[in-house]
Amino acid sequence: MERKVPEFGKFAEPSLLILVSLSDGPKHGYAMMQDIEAGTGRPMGAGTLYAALARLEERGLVEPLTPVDRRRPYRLTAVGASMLAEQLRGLTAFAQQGLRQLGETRP
Amino acid sequence: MERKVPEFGKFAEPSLLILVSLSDGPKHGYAMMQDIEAGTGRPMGAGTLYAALARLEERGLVEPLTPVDRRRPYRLTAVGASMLAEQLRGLTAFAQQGLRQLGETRP
DNA sequence: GGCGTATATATCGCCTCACGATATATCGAC
DNA sequence: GTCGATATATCGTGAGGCGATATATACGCC
Repeated sequence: MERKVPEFGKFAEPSLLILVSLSDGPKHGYAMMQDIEAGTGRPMGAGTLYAALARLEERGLVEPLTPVDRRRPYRLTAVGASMLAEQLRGLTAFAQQGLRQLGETRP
Repeated sequence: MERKVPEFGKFAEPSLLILVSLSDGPKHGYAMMQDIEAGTGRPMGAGTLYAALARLEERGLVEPLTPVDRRRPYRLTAVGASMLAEQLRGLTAFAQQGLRQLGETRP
């Protein structure tokens, strides 16, 4: 049995995972799930994904393309892409600062 | 009144911000608040901080030191430090991947 | 001496959102 | 025909983010 304790084991929020998955090119929901699970080792539940996707669309960071068969693909908007880039740059700087500080206090 | 849309404008969760703040050396709550606000430009409310701090202590990632005056300082545990390092490495790789993919699709 | 501000911790309540579970439908393979 | 993979949608529970508020002390500074 897996632990039910909300573990401190995820480095990013669902929305960010989705946006990065889409930075690869347009994808539909199921493909994002596979992509994210492959990238992080942790599966993202359908509920989490579609809810987050709806919020991102509502906020204008992603937009739907015309459905093909049952697939409903999404892509980043220009706003979403620049927002994402900004976040990722901030995130990188933040992580580097943390690693540097850890290294200094634990040589 | 501003519409209070929970904006997509934070790159990291409170727990991670706290741990990175502590990677600098031991601090008490109020100092972390200042540190985090200085580092991210966004203030972290007292409620957010002390609740997250309690959770981190409960999970053995931080531990309290002996209080001086009214100050209740905390420091990273060994577990917390290695956990943090791992998270930050994953985070960096993740962010780099995102930025690379963004660059490829938008040359 | 009194007043305002900074320091410092604690707690409450609302509401967003993470997440597993569940439902439904289609398609290909066997 | 049925089994597993594909694909989307929704619900319920509960964690936790966050602002607001309370309390207390210390420090200017007029």
